[in-house]
Amino acid sequence: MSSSSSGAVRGETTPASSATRQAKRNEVLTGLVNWMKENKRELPMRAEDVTPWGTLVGEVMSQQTPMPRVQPIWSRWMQLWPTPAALAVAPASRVLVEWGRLGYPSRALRLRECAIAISERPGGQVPADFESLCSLPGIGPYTASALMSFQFHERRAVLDTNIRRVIARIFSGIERPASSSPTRVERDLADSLLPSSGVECATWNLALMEFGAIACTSKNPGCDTCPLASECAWFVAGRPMVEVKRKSQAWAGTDRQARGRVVQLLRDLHVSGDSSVSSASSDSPVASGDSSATGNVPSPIDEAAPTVSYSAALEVATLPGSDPDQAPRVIEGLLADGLLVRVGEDRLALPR
DNA sequence: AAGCCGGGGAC
DNA sequence: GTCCCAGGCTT
Repeated sequence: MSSSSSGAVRGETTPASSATRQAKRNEVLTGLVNWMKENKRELPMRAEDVTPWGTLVGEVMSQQTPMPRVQPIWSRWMQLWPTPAALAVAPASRVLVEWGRLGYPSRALRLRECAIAISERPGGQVPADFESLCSLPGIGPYTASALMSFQFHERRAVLDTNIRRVIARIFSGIERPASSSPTRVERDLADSLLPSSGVECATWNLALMEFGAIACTSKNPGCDTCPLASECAWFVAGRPMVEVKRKSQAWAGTDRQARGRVVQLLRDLHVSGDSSVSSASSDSPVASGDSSATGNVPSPIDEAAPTVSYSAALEVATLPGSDPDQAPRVIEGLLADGLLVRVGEDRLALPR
């Protein structure tokens, strides 16, 4: 029943309009594929031989993070932890260090939990069904659908921020979706636009996503040179803009910034104790790494994991002009989230 | 449904 | 300065 037939039952989707929409879809798909030949980015993440695990890691890293920043970190991770089993036995501290400055470090911990969960499955492979994927830590509807389409070639719509915007413009005639998460109406429309085969759907999804990321961008879409302008309902309608009351997402002085500073401090301590640097003594008076002698130890994360005093963490978490409660609140939040652990009486470290 | 969670680059 | 980004989790 999934294949094109019905839909006439529900008033709006008559066979005629459905056929018209499919025809337009075909025009758009042709245009996008043509556009891709010239404009598609060559990303290691998209290579033919990338495993489901590699795609999973890349998609999680890409959540709220531009691809150019993801690529080098992803490549490094694939060298270090090419399988779920490899990541599953890695120390959380090491995972956080290798996450670097990608942002939202909780994603790194969830990815590790995800690797553990996959390793505990029979066979230890990345599950190839949508529901099982959604049950994994850090894997939501978007990431699960991306895996099902790009890796397993299931006939499934992928609704990320780029695809939602491109569909909204071309097929709905609006500048951008109104809601922050996909609505039922959006999913139904996206489903109705899917090509007939799973492989074609993967091409369709990737083309929409890439087009939205490069050409049909949120702020300055290149309508002047857009090969789909004549097909775009939004362009034809004169590009009506929607009023979006954006909640100012301030950065300076926020808990986020304070959290980031604390985690960065711990990351830096791990890195400086990594190999050559030994970090003398002058630059970080708060460190008590106890890196002993062991000059060339290849595994810096042993019993001597770097720690900081609670007061030093408080100091780093104290931002100019912030209220006095912020720093302790931030530290407690990091502990609650598992990004920090208590060590001994009055010291903090990255989780083991 | 709304709030929270990093960080950097484009503008 | 603001806005954006291959979202997900918690309440």
